[in-house]
Amino acid sequence: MKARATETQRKTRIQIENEERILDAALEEFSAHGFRGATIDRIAEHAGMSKPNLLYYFRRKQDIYEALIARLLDKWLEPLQALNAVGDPLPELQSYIRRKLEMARDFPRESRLFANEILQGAPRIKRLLESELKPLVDEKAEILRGWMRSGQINTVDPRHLIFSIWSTTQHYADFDVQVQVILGPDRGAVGRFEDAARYLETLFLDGLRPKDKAGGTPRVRDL
Amino acid sequence: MKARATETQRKTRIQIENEERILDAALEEFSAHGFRGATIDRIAEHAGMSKPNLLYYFRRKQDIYEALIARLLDKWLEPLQALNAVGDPLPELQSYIRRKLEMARDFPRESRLFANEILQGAPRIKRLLESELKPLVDEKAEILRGWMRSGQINTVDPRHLIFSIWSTTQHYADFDVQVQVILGPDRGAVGRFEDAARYLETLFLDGLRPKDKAGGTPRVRDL
DNA sequence: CGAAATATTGACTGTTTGATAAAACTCTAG
DNA sequence: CTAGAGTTTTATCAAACAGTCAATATTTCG
Repeated sequence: MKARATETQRKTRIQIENEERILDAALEEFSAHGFRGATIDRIAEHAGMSKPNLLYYFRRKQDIYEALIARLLDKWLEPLQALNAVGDPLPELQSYIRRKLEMARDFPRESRLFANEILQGAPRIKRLLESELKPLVDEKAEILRGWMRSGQINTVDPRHLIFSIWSTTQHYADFDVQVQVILGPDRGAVGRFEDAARYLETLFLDGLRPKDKAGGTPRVRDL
Repeated sequence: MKARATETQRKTRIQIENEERILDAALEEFSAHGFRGATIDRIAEHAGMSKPNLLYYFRRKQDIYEALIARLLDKWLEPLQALNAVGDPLPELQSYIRRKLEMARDFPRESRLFANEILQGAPRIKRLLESELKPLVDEKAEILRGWMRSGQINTVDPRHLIFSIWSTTQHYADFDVQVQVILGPDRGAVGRFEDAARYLETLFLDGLRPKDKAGGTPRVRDL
């Protein structure tokens, strides 16, 4: 019988192995070229099998893509899921930023996969964004609002706050080439991420305006 | 005689018009699908001319792409170019952020074009990044360092500071679909950008940690 | 006007791409 | 060890694709 993902049937050893290899190869290709730019041939080659063989496991290109997205979305939203109303706000936020940055460091392909998709208008996952992402963000935004009401963090639009955490952290995965060009080869990936973490901590906690230390530094004249 | 971009020859009226239409159509396609995902057929259709006719003006797909990049890069770097050592640091930075945000609002296709290219490893413009972007960033980072030394802004890695301005502002162009899903249709594009501007001002100036106002709000217990 | 320069088109080429069919091969459970 | 399920390959297809060419149409300008 044919291998069909829709029917709930236990999978063969070979099936499990091959789907794994295909999805990994697909991640490589889709994250590097986007849906339309990636080709089945290349994915098959990368997975070390013939194209018809690959299509035996996933009947259409889009099926591979969707399987990949489904498999990665939860993992991708995990850090936000973990944002906890119980903890102290600032450490909790710091922790969220650090996790997101670690994700960008450890799973750049996943980051680029989503970036490509959203960038190109999310035609294939828009519904998923509405049904999964939106409610999650709404829920966590409410937590942030609570912290703001009690004065534990500054009052801002919590959704824009979330956007800024996403964008600043994912930037290091999505625009890695550019980051490398500008920072140069010094230090290497690990050092770069330490620097980024240190910077983002300062930015999100204190911003750029110096706290009024008594004297010493020239002041901008007021009014 | 054939129309050749390499020879310095004055262009015909028709030539100017058509190249214009082609580049605009190309921006639409390349920004939405990336280099590999875009097709000449579609660009031609969008430009309202036949494919051979389009190829009469640009011999290869890559030529269109390169012409587009060349034409847009300066405009794209303009806000950073304008960052001035003479002005007061905080207003100067605020102004830079505002300009970048306006670019994201007014030229989202341009933003996505670059985002797509960088995201996919910048194979076609890496040299340009090294020769144009890198020196500019180095120069402006030096200005920022000066402001830090004199205590006018907090001391952070200036290059990461620039990254965070790029990422937070361009996010509104590059990930617009996602932003819309989360913010909902309320307010509309204009309102969203006002909200974003207000939020980013707070973030970059003051961060999230509340200034110690005397009393009133519950304090996180120290140590 | 009329000839040269410029612009446009339809028909075409070779290649890549997503996808299918059927035959051949391999594994595994009884 | 063998029958049938599961896997892989060879061969193939039609559509999409980048790019060419020669013929035709249009514009420009003396």
